[in-house]
Amino acid sequence: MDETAPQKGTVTQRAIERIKAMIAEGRLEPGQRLPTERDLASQLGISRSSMREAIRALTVLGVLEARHGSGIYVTQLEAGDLLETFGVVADLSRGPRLVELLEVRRILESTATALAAARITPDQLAEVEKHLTAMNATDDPEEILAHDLAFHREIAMAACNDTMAAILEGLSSRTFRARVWRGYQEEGAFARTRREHAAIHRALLAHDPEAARAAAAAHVGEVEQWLRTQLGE
Amino acid sequence: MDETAPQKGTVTQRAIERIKAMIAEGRLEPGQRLPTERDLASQLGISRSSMREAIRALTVLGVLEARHGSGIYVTQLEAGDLLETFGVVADLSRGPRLVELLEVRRILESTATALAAARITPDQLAEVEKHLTAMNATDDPEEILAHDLAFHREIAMAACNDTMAAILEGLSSRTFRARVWRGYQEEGAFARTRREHAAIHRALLAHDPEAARAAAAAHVGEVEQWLRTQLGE
DNA sequence: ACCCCGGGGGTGGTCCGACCAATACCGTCA
DNA sequence: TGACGGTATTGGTCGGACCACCCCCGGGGT
Repeated sequence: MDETAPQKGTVTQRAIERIKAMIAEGRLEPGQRLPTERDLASQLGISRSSMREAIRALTVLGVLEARHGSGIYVTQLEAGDLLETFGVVADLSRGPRLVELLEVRRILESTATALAAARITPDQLAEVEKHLTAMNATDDPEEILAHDLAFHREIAMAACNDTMAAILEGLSSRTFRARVWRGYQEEGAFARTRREHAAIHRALLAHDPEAARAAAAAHVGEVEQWLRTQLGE
Repeated sequence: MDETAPQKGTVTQRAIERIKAMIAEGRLEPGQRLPTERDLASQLGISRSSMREAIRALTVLGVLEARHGSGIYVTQLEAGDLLETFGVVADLSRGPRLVELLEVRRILESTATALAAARITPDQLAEVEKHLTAMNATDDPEEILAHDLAFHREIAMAACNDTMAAILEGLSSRTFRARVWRGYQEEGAFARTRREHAAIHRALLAHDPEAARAAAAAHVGEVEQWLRTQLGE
């Protein structure tokens, strides 16, 4: 018979691959609107239900975006869109994997901070300082955490590598930090954290990449070591 | 009325969050079987169609695994499962983002190779050598690529950080390497690649982390620089 | 007593058709 | 000309039906 249907895996899986291929080949550009669910389904010869599952899958991956009443669009395919799912890893990891994640973060964060020291602009530096002072001016753990996240986010952005910044964002996802930070800060690590943040800021101000790298690595490494001992018990 | 339904976003999105939360809270363990689609749907008060979309989404994220005729199971939630989607980023990226990805890979790969130099066992070293010699013994680009991937994969595994290895795996996804490598190797870079691989191997053999770091960074950096100039034109 | 195998119930995979809700478009009217 | 409103379009949800596949259990043979 005709061999038009390779029949590998589920029809939904095939639809996902087809759409992904269309984007990879450039037949679908970022921001472009796709045909309607009904049209897409008939084009690929599958039911609307299966097509919807494929679209939903690509939506959670940050590849597509569905607007109710309007249509389905390809996202801008920027690092932030595609790496949003990275946070899921951090949220669902526990035990030894948390240490591994912190190890990855230490490696990337230290390099990003070093790059930032060389590249950061006065405006960006001012933004970093804003969060630094705000972080030291309050006792509310929630607020401290928020400014802590923003502090590192600004630095990552100053490194001029959106992909790295997006990965670091995922590695610092709110639930992840909240889970690890809670225990860490309960042991009176506030003072140490402030000192480490000050060291990072000093290195940025001096545009000293090596000092920045060391300060950032030590900062993340402290948490990493604390977590290691926690898991050892 | 009763406020049991926050009504934020689509019902499918809510179902995804519910299941994710169940896993994060430990109410669902890795490997455990979930209720049937029909039961889950009725438990959350939604239709089976919507529940299926939620399950499909979590399946592509590597969180759940559906076995036809058997049931739905939580994966082992290992780094490899959850970071499989990382390959999508590499597959759909182009232009400047490819350089960013290579930059991230250079940072992680150099550190992983350094760690491997300190930790690699004789057995693992033998495996690395196997792919090194196989890579130099053939002229088939496909085979070279396969052994090249395996060469770096073995090294990443020797670094004893599954998370880092999984990320590097995604950054070296077959389609990504095929796209970049093709042009790179067409310019007669085989000899240079062989020399660089030999340098990495020497450093591993000598258990010299700093030499390994430098060799790996240079290896990836070469491709990175080549790609930079390509994009500059 | 043990093994093989065949059938039936349960489960995911696919499809269909209907209706709801948000949006976009366009013609009408002031 | 511009604001308004209605209508067609489109994604979101639902319910049911049927198929394909897997697992388990029980019967029959050795």
